[in-house]
Amino acid sequence: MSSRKIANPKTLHCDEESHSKAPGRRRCPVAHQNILCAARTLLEEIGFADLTIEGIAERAGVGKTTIYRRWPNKASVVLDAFIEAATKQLPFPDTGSVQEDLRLQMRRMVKLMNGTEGRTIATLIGGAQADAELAEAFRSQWLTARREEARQIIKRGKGRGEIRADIDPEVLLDALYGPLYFRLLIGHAPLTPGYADKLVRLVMSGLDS
Amino acid sequence: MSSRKIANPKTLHCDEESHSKAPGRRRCPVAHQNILCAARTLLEEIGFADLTIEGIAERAGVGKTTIYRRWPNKASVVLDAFIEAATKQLPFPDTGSVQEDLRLQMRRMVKLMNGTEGRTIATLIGGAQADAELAEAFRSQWLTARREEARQIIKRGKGRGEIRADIDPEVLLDALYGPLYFRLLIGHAPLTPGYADKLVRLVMSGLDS
DNA sequence: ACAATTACGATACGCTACGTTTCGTATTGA
DNA sequence: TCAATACGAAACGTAGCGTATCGTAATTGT
Repeated sequence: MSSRKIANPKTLHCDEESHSKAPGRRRCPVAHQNILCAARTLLEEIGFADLTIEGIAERAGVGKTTIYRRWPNKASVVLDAFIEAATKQLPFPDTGSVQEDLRLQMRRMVKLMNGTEGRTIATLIGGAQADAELAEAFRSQWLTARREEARQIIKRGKGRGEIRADIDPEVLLDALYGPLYFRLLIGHAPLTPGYADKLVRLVMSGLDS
Repeated sequence: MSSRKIANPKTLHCDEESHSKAPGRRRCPVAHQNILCAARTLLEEIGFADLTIEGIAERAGVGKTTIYRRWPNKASVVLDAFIEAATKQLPFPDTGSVQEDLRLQMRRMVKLMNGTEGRTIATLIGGAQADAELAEAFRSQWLTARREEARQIIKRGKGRGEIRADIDPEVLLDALYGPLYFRLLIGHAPLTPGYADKLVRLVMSGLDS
């Protein structure tokens, strides 16, 4: 019975049950990487919708049983592949100005969203609308980490008096990043660096004093 | 050959090819309503993910061929059902204050999003990530109409000097409504009326003078 | 060395829903 | 009356899902 429990903080969705003391053949780490790599490649080539477990297995040169042994479904594989690739691309700056810190970080986010990762983010959020487990995994692995860093920026700004102390950081973060995800998901208008700039200026224009 | 052209402004996705001069049996309008009604009901009961065309057909008491004759896919049926049900629920107020107008309208949107329509909106946007045609239909039928009204509110506010003339209305609308969709789709925090209030206050606190 | 245990790839399986096609029947305009 | 069109019912081929089985390979403990 392969429990689908969410326990391991490293890869929440990948069943990682290799206790080193147990006998028997170990899971092949090369296969692991091949699967994630194949998932990333296929994601760029054909998109999430047309992506199949069987396709990933073929590209990775493994049996699809091997994939099902480790991940419960397609979305979890893709999420693992995405997290591994994208997490490092968003370092948080510390220029001494909240507005500048946020502006720079949002520009990086815009750039990420306009790349291949953008479509992946969008399809993951899309898939999460029909998969509560994926939604939770996306939040805990992608969103909250990012938000925690941004919260620090805001805290620094409050310490410097750049932001009034009574501003709710959660609402502020939503006002800043929500519109980015909004355009990414709806596509009613382009996601440009200038958009990020305007957004920061607009939202933060009345938060001091 | 049943063309999937998007032409009719009333129901973009429903093939409406009954020319009154043509001979032959006409499409049954009762079936049309039954299908949309069944889609709405099932959507509330089991959600978009588990919704099937066959299920809608059974509930509506029609053959599934009848549905395929009129709509190209599941998402289009659901979109039609949703638009018909939700459009009337969002009248725009005119209190004489931009901020108050927007606050009231956003509260209505929050209420809508917290109801069954909220899950429908979310799943439609989710489905749109894998279906460009649905995305375009959602934008043109749902979003742009709503935004056009909101644009009028902002325009009135500018005329009264409540909002600086150089504010980009598109960015402002994104900053206000983007966060609502953000929480709806990600679910990282609750969508409350108070959230709408805070959002309006935060975003609009520096837009006058 | 050897047994027990586990992962591997390959293959076959049952299942579900898709979207299409066919068919006999009902309705409509000319 | 006749041609054209929509109807519900049924059957179809396709695709991918997730599972199970099988013989083989790797690993640990004895």
